[in-house]
Amino acid sequence: MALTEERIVATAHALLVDRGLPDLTMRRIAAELDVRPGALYYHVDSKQQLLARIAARVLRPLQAPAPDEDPRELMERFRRLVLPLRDGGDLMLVAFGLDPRLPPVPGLVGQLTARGFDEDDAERRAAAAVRLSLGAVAVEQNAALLRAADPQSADDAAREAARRAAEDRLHVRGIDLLLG
Amino acid sequence: MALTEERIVATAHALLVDRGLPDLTMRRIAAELDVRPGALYYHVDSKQQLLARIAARVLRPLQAPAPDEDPRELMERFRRLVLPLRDGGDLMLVAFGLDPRLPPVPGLVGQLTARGFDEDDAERRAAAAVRLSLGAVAVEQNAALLRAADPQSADDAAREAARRAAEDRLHVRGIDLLLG
DNA sequence: ACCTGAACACCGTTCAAGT
DNA sequence: ACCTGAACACCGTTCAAGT
Repeated sequence: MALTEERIVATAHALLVDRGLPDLTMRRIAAELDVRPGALYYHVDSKQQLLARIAARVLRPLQAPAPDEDPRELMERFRRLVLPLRDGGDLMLVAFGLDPRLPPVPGLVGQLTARGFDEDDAERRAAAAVRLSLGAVAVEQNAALLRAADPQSADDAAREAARRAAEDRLHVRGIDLLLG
Repeated sequence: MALTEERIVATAHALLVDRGLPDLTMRRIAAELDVRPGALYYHVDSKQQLLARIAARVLRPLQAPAPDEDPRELMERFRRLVLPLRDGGDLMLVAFGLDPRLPPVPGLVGQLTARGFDEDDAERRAAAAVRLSLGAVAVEQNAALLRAADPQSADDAAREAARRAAEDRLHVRGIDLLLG
């Protein structure tokens, strides 16, 4: 099968989902596609650009939000989309650095102005909400990765569940204050 | 001079300040200290651990906040401490993953309970505020790095200043909603 | 105790040469 | 036009051997 940018992005996305960002190397992606590493550079400019493409792919489900969806639920969906990607937070930080108006930002601003916030404040609140979610996800994922690397953290399921629940409440509360 | 952990951390910190995180390699740190790379591992366990030590060092000025300082000003100081370190946001995300009660969190919770928030809410607001600042700084820094790498971004100082000002307002507004 | 020398198992990226 | 082969200039980490 011919190599295309679409195939490269799809393969990289799959690799991210089940191996994580540290294992997402150009060489590994090439191996998965049965080509030599150099071949990738005929279709993508750089690894950075490839990461941005993957991020956009991850956020595709948020591109057309239900027009009457509560903004707070939209942010929760955003968080739940990124959280399972072991290092999705870091990936999204790169992506939002490249393009600050990725989903769910435009939809969010629309919802907030519809709810009576003036344009400037709606944009600031939306941007702050996305940054809170990104920060929260990145902290949570980094903590999880470090615990996974550390042997003495016995897989204490109860402690783990409590931590996750605390992180949930913190996010809900923060989003509530920003968008409520 | 004998190699010590303190000397390694100080040298790495200086290197971070004027070369940035991508250039902060164990080999470069070793070269700066005139030793072979392997020597570092006699004093530090891993690069991860070294990064955490540097983060703690960066946040030292926030360890004992003025007891009557406005929490919003404390967060602004936090942001201004991390922002000039080209990739300080990424570094802090790692550090807070390791230890969620790094400064300014404990001071912040104290200020908020003193202002009448109940303990649980104060903790959630403080954690959310730190995550917002971390997310905001990381997005801003990633954007700056990508513009620096990209040639066609002429050094348009006016545009740059406007972006920075917008990022400032967004942060102030978000922190105000979370801690106000 | 502290460090060197040297290796192991990797990276992203480039580019002449092949088809 | 598209890909290979091979290199360039790097990484973090380990560990026997030296002092």
